[in-house]
Amino acid sequence: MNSPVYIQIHNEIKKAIEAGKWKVGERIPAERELSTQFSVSRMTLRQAISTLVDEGILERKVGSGTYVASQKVQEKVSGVTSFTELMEAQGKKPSSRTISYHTSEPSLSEIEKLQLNDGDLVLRMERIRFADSVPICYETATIPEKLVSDFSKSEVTKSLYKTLEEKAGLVIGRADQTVSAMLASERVSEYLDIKRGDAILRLHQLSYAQDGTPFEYVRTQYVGERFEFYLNR
Amino acid sequence: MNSPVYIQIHNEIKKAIEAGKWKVGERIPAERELSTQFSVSRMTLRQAISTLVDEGILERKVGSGTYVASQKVQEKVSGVTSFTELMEAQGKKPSSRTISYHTSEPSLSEIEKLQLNDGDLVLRMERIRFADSVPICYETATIPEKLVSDFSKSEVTKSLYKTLEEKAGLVIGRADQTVSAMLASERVSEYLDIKRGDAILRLHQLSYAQDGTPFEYVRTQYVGERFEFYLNR
DNA sequence: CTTGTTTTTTGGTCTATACCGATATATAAT
DNA sequence: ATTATATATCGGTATAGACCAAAAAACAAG
Repeated sequence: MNSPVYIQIHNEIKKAIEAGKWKVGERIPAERELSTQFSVSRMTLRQAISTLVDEGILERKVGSGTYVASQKVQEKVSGVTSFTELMEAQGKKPSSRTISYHTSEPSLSEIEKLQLNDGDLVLRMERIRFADSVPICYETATIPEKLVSDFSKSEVTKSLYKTLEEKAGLVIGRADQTVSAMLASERVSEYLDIKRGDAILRLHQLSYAQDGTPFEYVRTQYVGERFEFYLNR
Repeated sequence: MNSPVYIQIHNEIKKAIEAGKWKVGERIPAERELSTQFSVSRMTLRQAISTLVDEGILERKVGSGTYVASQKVQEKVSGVTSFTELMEAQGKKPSSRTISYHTSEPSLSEIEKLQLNDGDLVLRMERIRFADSVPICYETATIPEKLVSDFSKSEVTKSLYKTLEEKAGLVIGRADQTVSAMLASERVSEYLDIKRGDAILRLHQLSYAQDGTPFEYVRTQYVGERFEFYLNR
């Protein structure tokens, strides 16, 4: 039960937000102020904030402050591996919670996979998908920013594929997928309500447009106990 | 080039790995050592390592060190490929060790999957498959006994598909596959030279003949660290 | 009031140090 | 030789300070 301090602070701040201490879009106290309130160093406080930012509960703005992120609910229908279809086939109600949604610089692997040029930015989204309110997977999706710069957030989170097709004329082609097994990390295990070291089924998916341009890179971690892939060939 | 230092170090380490400075599975120098080599604090060095871990290029093990993540053997599921062909395509030497091979009464799930009649017997085989002498998976295959009663043991174990096609005129049709993640049991972990509780990628495959008759039920447990599926859609 | 400049606040990065628990290795005991 | 124990190594967490650049706020000039 001896969670690290930054996890404890993470939980306290999260509860405070859920209790309405700060409303959506509102600024929370500065890191230096919170660190004295919680009697920890700023770096430790930052670690707590970072996890909340990763979860999409908070958003940072340099020089301005840290804000309570706007809430979101969406369902993505991926024509390639449709979580929704899989869940409905089993009589489950699919839902999801977006944890983070922000533009940032791509990592090297993202540059490589998405064939980005120097200076290109990406939109990175993290979310948790549920079946009947039970967490099934933790998913990180990366899209080149230039592709979605004209779209609203809900257009991206709720039906990216439809939006891309209708507004950008992008026709979805093939997808490369790799499936592997791993053990749950501390962070992901808390998202998915499992134990650290539990079995995780990992899916990496790189989707291409019909012209061969990669446009979406998704990394998903499924709870081994709660999910299986069904493949036909 | 005004990138933060930890990004620069990230790039240097990544290039060094790609250049072969450390091989796959090898331990890279400790954080404290690298931090002095790069003349930065350990925290900064940790930030660089963290990004590489996030990208799946490195793996951390507390008390042990940081390792170059193993590049995994990939299976292409786009066609019905045998393990042998698969390994050869990747320049690995495939081999296998049969653990058991005998006829017996089917289990309930085997009766169901293979649509067996009362009194039907099955041939059950257990084996370990290797790539370059490294154990990759533990596999249990079940085949209706009547299908293979005319074949020799080597005909079944070495190239079942080929034998079935040539000698029984059975044309292979589709296959249903279920992929999931689990943890290694004590018994399987010894076969595969891993630890109990390590990640296992489990594949259940039910193969059908072109006329729709199921003829093979295979349950495979792949070592998560050494194997991944590659799906092309 | 509007516009341009300076100051302050804020998150982002970085240092140097410290202690903990998990792991590996060397050592001692049997 | 085998087994138990101590020691060293390693990543994980935490502290207290520091400087930077972006943004906001305060201020000055028109």
